[in-house]
Amino acid sequence: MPEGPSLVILKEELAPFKGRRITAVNGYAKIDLTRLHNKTIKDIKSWGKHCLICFDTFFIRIHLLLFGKYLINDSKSVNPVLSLTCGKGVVNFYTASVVLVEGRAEGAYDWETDLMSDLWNPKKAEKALKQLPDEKVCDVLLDQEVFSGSGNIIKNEVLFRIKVHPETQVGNLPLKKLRELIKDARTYSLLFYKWKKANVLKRHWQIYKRKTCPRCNIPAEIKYMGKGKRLTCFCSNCQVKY
DNA sequence: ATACATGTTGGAGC
DNA sequence: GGCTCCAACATGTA
Repeated sequence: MPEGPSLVILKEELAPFKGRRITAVNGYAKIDLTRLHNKTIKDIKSWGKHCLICFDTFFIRIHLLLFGKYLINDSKSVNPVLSLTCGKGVVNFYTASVVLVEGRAEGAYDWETDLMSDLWNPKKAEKALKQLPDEKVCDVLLDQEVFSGSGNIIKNEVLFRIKVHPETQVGNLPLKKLRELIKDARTYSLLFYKWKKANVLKRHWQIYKRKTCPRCNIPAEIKYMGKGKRLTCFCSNCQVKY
């Protein structure tokens, strides 16, 4: 569910709530729910993996974490962390992180680092990565300050697509390859969005959770790598360690 | 059916 | 202070 492209889809699905007044608020979120009552939703935004429900003087930041879910005009038996009703419409969030942030979302985020934003700035990513020569590529592809919205699927697929071993240090990548990494993080995020929307994302996974490398036909490697020891799927034959 | 998963945070311990 | 490790969050899936 929760990588950047999925958040853009969520934002689009919530667009009908823009301009509508909240008539009921529920949920176990540890925020002052009374702040939301009778307020008009001014905008729905996304940044990286954050969903932002914007009001005049504050916004609600929803992060779906590892297994967050949401239902629009539908519900299930477990308690929602946050439920917003606008007349006939309702959105229910389950097992998500919900934070109320004072101020406006525009000033709170840098959309140039958001892989899914029209403002995505690859030069900024290149500059940032040049400051991180000792980091592994499998870590920087999860760094939300560099590639906001990139997650474990995007990480694994991009490294496979550009044939780079996940434990390669950023500083060892030739400039051409570094730029290819940045370029493909964007390209694959847009493909992820398109495929997710068409419900065909999984069938396009080439290495993530695959048993064999589709290029070499040898068994794919599965290891827990990087700072967060996250699941890393790769081909030891065609992904080069620089 | 026990463990793991598209993720992040905060605290303990060193 | 900084780094690393770990638990917690709460649920669906294999």
